[in-house]
Amino acid sequence: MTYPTTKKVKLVDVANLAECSTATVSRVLNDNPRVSKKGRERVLEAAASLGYVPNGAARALRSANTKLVGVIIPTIDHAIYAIMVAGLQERLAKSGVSLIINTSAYDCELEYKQARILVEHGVETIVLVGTEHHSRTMELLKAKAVDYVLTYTCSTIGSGAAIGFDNTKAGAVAARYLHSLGHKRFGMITGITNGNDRARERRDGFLNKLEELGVTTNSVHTIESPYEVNGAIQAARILLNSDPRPTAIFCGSDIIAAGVIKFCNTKGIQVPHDLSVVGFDNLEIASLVSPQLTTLEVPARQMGTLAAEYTLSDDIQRQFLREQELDVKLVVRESSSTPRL
Amino acid sequence: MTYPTTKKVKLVDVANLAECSTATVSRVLNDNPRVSKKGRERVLEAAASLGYVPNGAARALRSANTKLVGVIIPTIDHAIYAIMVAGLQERLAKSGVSLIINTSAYDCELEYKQARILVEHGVETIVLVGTEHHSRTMELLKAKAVDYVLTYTCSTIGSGAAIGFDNTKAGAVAARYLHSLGHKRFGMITGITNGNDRARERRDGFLNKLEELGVTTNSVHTIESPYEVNGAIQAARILLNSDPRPTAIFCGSDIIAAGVIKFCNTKGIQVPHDLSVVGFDNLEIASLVSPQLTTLEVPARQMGTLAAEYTLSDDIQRQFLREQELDVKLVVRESSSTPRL
DNA sequence: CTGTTAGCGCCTTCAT
DNA sequence: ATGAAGGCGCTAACAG
Repeated sequence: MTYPTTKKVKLVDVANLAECSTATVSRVLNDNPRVSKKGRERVLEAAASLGYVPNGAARALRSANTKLVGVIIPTIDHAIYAIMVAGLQERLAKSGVSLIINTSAYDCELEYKQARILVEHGVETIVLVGTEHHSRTMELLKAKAVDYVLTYTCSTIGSGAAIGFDNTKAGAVAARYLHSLGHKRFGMITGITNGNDRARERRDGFLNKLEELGVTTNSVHTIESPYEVNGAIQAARILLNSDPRPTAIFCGSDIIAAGVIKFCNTKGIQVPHDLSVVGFDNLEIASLVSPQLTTLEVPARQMGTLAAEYTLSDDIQRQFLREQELDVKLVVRESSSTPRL
Repeated sequence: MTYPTTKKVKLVDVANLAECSTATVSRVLNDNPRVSKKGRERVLEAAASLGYVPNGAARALRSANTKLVGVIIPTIDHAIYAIMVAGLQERLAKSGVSLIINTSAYDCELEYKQARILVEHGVETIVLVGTEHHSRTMELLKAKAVDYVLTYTCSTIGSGAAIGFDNTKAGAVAARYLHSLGHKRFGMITGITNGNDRARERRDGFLNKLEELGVTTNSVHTIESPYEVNGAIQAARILLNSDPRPTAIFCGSDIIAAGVIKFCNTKGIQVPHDLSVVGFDNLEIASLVSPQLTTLEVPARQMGTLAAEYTLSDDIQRQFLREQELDVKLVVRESSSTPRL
């Protein structure tokens, strides 16, 4: 196969070379079975010899089959989202569907703009993170009849799909675990909860479960920090200088937990002897820091894969894939233990 | 602004409501200045009240202005690529351009297929990683007149742009540094070099510089490992069981270096006292592991941003942006020192 | 400054 | 199993 220097090769050129109509070429290229074997071969050969590449815009304009899916995540920089996108992209690519990726920086307003752009490009489905979105975003998707999938959450909002896990339950798991270890004084460093339903739910799940277990939660020092190490270190400093000092800290992300560990290491605070630390996500760093992090494993890649499968399926199948609650597993490593007496 | 339940709003609907022609609407929406202020306002108002969203496919078909850029990276899972993509995407989004992301899994054949798909979607430019690509990929881009940018490298191949750094030089920097510390016995764990020119150049730059400094490089034990912790741990085991054992190891990535550190920590090998370790990339983990990693900082985000600016610029500007060699900086932390006597 | 009009390349009925 | 032909929604000449 060689590419001719002639500027543009189009369907009709292939048809001419294969001595058939454009309709036949189109059928062959779209795997329509109503074409004779010989015709099919001639078309394929002609297309290859001309180096024909279909024009996606023309197809999209004509048939609403854009082979395009969109995703909007808060940021690509955070591995937890990158991994989901990786799962999504890989599964989609296997079926010849491409992924347009946009970021919202945790800003609902910006998310709306990105959603609009995705709609402009004619994406067939949009993958979103979390349950909370601008009402305009939802109205837009409804008006333009673009289906969507919510990830990292399992609560749907009427239409659309939700493929993820229960953040509230996950927070409760952390609470139950640390309480069962015998801790009495707890602290928590959440992500920024403004506009982030997942962070809020993790916190509330943690606090409510503690309450249920008999802990007075207004004594539980809770601090917000962006998902980055330096912020976490500052939060750790505040938390560990408070009196009485907590013996266990639950972090809304492994990044934050890694920051806490780093702070403790520099200050000579022994983890887990002096302080138990539980993270969230089970990122690669969880087993790279010392001591290794006890954390809650989020099925990030799986959410991406399943979201892809949802977008790939037809309307009937979608009914059965609309709500999928995945497990969040507690992974116990070295950063947690019974409290020092 | 409310979205009507009527199925599809198009340009002509906006024109009707604004009582003008479709041409005027098109001009307003494309910021063509040859429209009266009053007309512009009426159009904008009409568009908003109808909840009009342009059809990208139609525009693309008609004008070759697709507002789409494509990127093909080996994998999204590796932070070094995720960060570049983040820089690329963020800069592009500011100019209303969307990004289609595809992965090649370090496979040139797959990369070609992904490139074809990007061309189908009508991307204006393609961002690639490294210098080495399948000849078919390059022919395709040439035949379809799609410009491209090579990243993580600064050697162009005739046409296209190259925005990155010199991997050979970077390898040499590591060699010079470790040699200057007084090390005599070196080891290296590279990434998989097959189909990865960057990994190869780093290795060759390291070895050649050592040779230049008087080290017999066939005594330098070199092992390949995928960019993941477990592979690195195995490689570390082999390297550190060899006799004579190296006193310094240069790793092709921080992920690998982190694996080496982890192995040493479990085996009681003191870093840097017993072994100096130098990484590559300066990822977040570099300062999270203990001891913190000495490493070479790769300008990943900057490459993304600059690649975006290249794709955003016109043909004339592009001439000046075609070749940009960025600096790779040695970041000395705790994992390297003079060898034990 | 504004309107009219001719396609962009393809898919998809509708015939045959 | 195949062909003919209309038109998807928009933009860029061109004309006024």
